[in-house]
Amino acid sequence: MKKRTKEILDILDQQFGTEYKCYLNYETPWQLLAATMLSAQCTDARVNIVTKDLFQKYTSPGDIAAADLKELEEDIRPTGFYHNKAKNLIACMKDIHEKYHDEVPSTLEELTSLAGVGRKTANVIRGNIYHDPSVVVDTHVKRISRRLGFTTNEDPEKIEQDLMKELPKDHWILYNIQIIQFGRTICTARSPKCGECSLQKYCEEYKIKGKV
DNA sequence: CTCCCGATAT
DNA sequence: ATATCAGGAG
Repeated sequence: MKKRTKEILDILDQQFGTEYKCYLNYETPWQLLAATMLSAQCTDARVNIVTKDLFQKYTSPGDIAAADLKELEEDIRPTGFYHNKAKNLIACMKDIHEKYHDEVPSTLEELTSLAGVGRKTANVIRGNIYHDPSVVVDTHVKRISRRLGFTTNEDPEKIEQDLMKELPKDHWILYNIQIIQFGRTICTARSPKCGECSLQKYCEEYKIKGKV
């Protein structure tokens, strides 16, 4: 690992801690899967509001699989993209229930074969549930990894590979968790708080623009 | 590349 | 008014 990279990771560890704390609320693996599916282009805070009621109403994958489409759409409407998300949730949970007997699969291939589950969601499950080292590239990781100069790519899969080369395996999951927190509070997309940023000297965008 | 889409911050 | 939010599929 480069010295510069270690310095950045040390600062992240110190500022955001080293606890594997997921910011989507869930009790069981299938609930994390559902919550992550709902989190596309939506704040995790809003997902948590929706899932609080959702997981009381539907208490198993089979419950979601058997749900009425229109009713489920209304249940998840505030998260946006609700037609697609409801349809995918039903199809996905039907597979979890019937094909996998209520167990969430653990391989990238099995996970991404589920409706509405792409690479990002699959890696969240692998990392948080099965503790398999995996790099999750979401909107925060993409933006901040580019600002930190860990990648110059736009494509999430290429960014994933760049990060796997850049970061030690035991920090892959932690990096994602820390960057989300960092991205929500300081290194935001629109008007980042560069004045309070502990990583300012490492920021490629700050170097160019003086302020992002 | 385009579409899906409500809620909030700027 | 518009950009953005733990993306994925056709």
